[in-house]
Amino acid sequence: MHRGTILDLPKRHPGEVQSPCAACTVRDLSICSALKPAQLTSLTEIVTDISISPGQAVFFEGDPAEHLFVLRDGCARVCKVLADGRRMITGFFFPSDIVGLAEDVTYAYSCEAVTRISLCRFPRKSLQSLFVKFPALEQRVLSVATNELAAAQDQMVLLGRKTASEKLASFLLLLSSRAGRRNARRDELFLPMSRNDIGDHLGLTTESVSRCFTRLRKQEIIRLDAAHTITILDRDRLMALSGSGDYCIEPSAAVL
Amino acid sequence: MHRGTILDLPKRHPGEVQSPCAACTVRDLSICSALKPAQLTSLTEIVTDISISPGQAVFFEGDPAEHLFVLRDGCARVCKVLADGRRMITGFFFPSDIVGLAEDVTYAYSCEAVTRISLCRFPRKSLQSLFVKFPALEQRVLSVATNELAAAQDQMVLLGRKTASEKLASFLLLLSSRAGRRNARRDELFLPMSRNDIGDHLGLTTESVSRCFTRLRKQEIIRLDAAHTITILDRDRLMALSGSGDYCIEPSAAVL
DNA sequence: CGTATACTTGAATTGAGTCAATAAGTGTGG
DNA sequence: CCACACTTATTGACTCAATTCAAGTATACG
Repeated sequence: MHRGTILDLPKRHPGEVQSPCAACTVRDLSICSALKPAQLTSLTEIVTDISISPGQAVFFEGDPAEHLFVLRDGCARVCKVLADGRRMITGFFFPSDIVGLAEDVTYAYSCEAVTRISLCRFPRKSLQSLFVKFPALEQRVLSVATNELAAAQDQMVLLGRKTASEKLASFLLLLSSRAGRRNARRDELFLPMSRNDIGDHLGLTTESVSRCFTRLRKQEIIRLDAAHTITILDRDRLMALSGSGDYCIEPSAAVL
Repeated sequence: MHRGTILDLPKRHPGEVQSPCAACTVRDLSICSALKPAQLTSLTEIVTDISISPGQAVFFEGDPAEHLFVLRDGCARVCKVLADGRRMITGFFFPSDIVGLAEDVTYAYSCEAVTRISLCRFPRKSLQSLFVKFPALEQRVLSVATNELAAAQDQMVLLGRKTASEKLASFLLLLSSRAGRRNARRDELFLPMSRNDIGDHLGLTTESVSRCFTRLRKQEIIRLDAAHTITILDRDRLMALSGSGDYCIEPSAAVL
């Protein structure tokens, strides 16, 4: 696996008044939304455009954690690997997601492109300076971190307490909801990652993932249009299968 | 399970110049460390002392998320429960740890006392105001959130890719390191939580946890002094068993 | 000091993993 | 455009680690 190359893709025009961020497709969804249009130039000054092809790494576990990234296009995976090669994908990232949050001096995980991706790269030090100028920006980052934490806890429930079928059902529903939040098509899902990736994310083997897909297909809950495109035919039954109602009203809570 | 009662334990002396926080045992470890001694009164003004007895809840999943807590003494667990009762403990908390980070209007998990605990309760809104006055405080909270995120990712690796024995070994080592960071005794560990709690944290059953303890004991890697007190006899072998070296240097990374 | 709870241990079961073979894509170059 | 090689996905047969079920034992507590 090779490190991705840096391309200064959309050339900036020095005299330009409007920041290119103003036209960004994820402008309203990511941390950038914390800044007013007039303030965006502060971001433009410290950003570098990056483009990385499928399979290549944005950074490796152990690399100095010097940057924060905003994914603009494509899909990325974040992985941790044990000494003997067992791999865990702690999350998939889609446009507007932030990658690289770390308190340590090094990244505790690697980040790799699933599809071709383009990202905005911000030096952490420069961002830190902007936090002083624009407290709203830091608040936004804190909010993102907190949301990630909540998602991580859901994933722990999934990994520790759900069956293989429930895991896959939950995963599909999560992707569907995330797709809906971005743009469209909650029911026709594009799954850019391999079965192996899905397995490494759900704590399963490739074979188990495949078998669960087949089971869902035979139950006519989903349709496999292609290996990487599925249609959710019966969302209600998929939700019932997901073991969720993740948060449930505890009976004892109602008594009080 | 009942909600804990609020006790105004260590009575404040109104005329007192020094904040009681100055004498706090976790003063240097928690978010409070972001403030200078002279600034501590700002915290004192918004804090409430809480004490909760074993088994009682600090708050429930679904409760309005109005407070942030700093655990001063004892041990607490954070749980999520599925509709059919399956439970996952996403984390155990010890003195100086922060509980209640949430972006949502409600808590996404409940928090319960394992032992008798005492905590500082801060209204989130009031804290938010302090963030404006003391940016270092917000930075500290962001730093805590980021650390929690890293810990959550480690836990995902554990849940998704480690065997029962590796899970228990990792858990014991983590507790040991956390105990060391606080005060003392890295090798004589006090485990306040039940085997069932440990199981619900590691994605195992009570029986499996018990069997793994027995196995470690028979291998003379640990000694079971009492059900809740163990001694680590051979840290090296415990580490080898933990499957860790959690981050490993990827061979491919070295090539570059 | 007795009773409820928590912990340990053993035997039987099973859900997911492993191993192995086939099928379906994907891409490359002739 | 097709043939070949290669990767990825599916399916089946078998295995095994962890669960479930079932005692039994220790521990804590009123």
